[in-house]
Amino acid sequence: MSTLDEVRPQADTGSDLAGQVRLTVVRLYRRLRAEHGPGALTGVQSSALDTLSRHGPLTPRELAACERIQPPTMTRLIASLEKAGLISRESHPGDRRQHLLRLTPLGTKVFAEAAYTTTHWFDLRLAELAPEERATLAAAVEVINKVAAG
Amino acid sequence: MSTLDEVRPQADTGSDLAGQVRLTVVRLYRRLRAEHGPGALTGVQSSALDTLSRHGPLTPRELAACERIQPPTMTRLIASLEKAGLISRESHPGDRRQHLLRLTPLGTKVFAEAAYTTTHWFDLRLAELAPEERATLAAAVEVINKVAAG
DNA sequence: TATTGTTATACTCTATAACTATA
DNA sequence: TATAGTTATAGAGTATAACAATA
Repeated sequence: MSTLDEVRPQADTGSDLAGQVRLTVVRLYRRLRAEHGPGALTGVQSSALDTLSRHGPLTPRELAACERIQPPTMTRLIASLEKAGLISRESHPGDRRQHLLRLTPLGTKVFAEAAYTTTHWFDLRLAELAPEERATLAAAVEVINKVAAG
Repeated sequence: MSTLDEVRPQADTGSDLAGQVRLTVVRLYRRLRAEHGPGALTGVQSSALDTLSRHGPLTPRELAACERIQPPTMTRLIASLEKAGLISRESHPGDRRQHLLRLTPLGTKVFAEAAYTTTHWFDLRLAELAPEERATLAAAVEVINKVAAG
């Protein structure tokens, strides 16, 4: 193809792999967004519900820290989830500045239904893969989660 | 073919895997954006340059189709790359409505430099991984690219 | 009339800075 | 003062609809 041979010296440090993974993530993210059905949870909403589901009730600031977004961004995300009836706010015992966010029964139910937390197109595609390919993806998810946790 | 046996039983329904992959992609995308250094190419810009690099000169419409974005979105992306001097437009032979987009020498050079096409944080993290873990990511990239091509 | 590319407009997700209520 | 959360504002990145130039 082109003059990419010049980059080779750094290939074994992970540079080339990092670029490839980034391209793949950018493109898949775009695709998942485009294929996102009306009424389904967005990826960002699913992520917040997943975190609440794993950690139990959190304050907005704690949830923002878990999700690695800033408090003002969390304010808006909370508003969308609250409006949809998926989470509720309780007053914080002992500090009236804070709230506790909690999944509602509806939020728990919706979150548990794959149709709302995945994208139909993607689900179908993954179902067509060979078992070894799905295992590769499952293993990669663990590796990336480890990387992103640091 | 790495570490298949380490994968825990429940990667097998497909639905759950799709949800897990989506969460991972959403979170990593967000992180890559947040860690994106000033002066570096954004993921979206890198993706367009990568496609031009692989396919050679394309019209805006063709590039938009490759990138799976709409023409108006491509117009804006082209403007940013042209302003940065990374691509140029030529008149299309035989159809004055169209243009041909091509990497400039600067675009080729910048694109080939890992510092501009990856994110330092991510590059460092991947370099810390075990070789088998990097192999898992490389294999997953291929699987996802196959999925996204369909 | 059909197609290419652009402009106008709007929505989502993100950020920083400034404000408010409470501690 | 200091902290939790919100509001104001802005900037990517995306879309659809309507337009101008060309075929």
